[in-house]
Amino acid sequence: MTQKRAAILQILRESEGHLPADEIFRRAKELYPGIVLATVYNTLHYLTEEGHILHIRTADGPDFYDKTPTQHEHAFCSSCGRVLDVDLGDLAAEFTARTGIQIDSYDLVLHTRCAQCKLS
Amino acid sequence: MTQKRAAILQILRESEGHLPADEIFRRAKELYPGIVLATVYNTLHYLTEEGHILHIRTADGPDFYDKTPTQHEHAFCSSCGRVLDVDLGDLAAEFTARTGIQIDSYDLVLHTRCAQCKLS
DNA sequence: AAAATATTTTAGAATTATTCTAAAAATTTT
DNA sequence: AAAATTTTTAGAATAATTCTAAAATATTTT
Repeated sequence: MTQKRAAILQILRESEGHLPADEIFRRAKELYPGIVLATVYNTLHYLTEEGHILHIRTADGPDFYDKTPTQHEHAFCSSCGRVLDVDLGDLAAEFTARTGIQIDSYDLVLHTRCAQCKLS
Repeated sequence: MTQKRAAILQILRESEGHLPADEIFRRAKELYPGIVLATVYNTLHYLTEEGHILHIRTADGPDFYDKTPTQHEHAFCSSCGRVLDVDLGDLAAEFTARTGIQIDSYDLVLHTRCAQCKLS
């Protein structure tokens, strides 16, 4: 793994956990001012491929990248945009049973109003 | 509802059920050769707003529009791209119970291998 | 270590789907 | 029919990502 790739992985690991490509790019430029967005995307693909991170596609906003590479779901706060990790296990078997068709995998994004936003 | 809007609704209703904007546009041009893509988008927003159709956003491909305006899920065939309607009911309460956080809504897209593709 | 080969990074254009803006056309209301 | 409102057009703008080809860097072979 090259220096730049390791640095990008490090940025994600030191983050809150979920970052979109443009924010990773912003942070990477602090270390490598000449770095280019294509390198960030290329690296994120590589890190996903290698299983170091998770690539999460969202239906509206941009994709984001998750430092936790094991299966889990995400709940977006509709007020502040914060992303929470939640564990629902693997629901494929359950969906298969309930629908009667073979569900191999699925994309699930949850919407919530996070604890902090509920206070205000 | 204007002629063009009614025609676009009709196109969807006479379709297999799920169409992306560009395909709707292609079909609309058969009736209104001068029609413009912006009109199609504008109309699809209007029809969604009015509850005549459903607007489905997907994480990778383009959005598509569904002639059935009541809540249901979609299973994409990973081989042929076909979209199947499936009914899982409303899972929000169940997700809330299982995760311990208030889930207000969710986006769920299923991946399957459809009956036809399984044959080959 | 030099040469050859492979990989990574850069620079910037291209792509895709969608939205936006302002003017023109059509429709509805007065 | 004139005025007001809504819809449609035309085309530019946007946003996120991918693509391409060259340059730079790293690795392997000689």
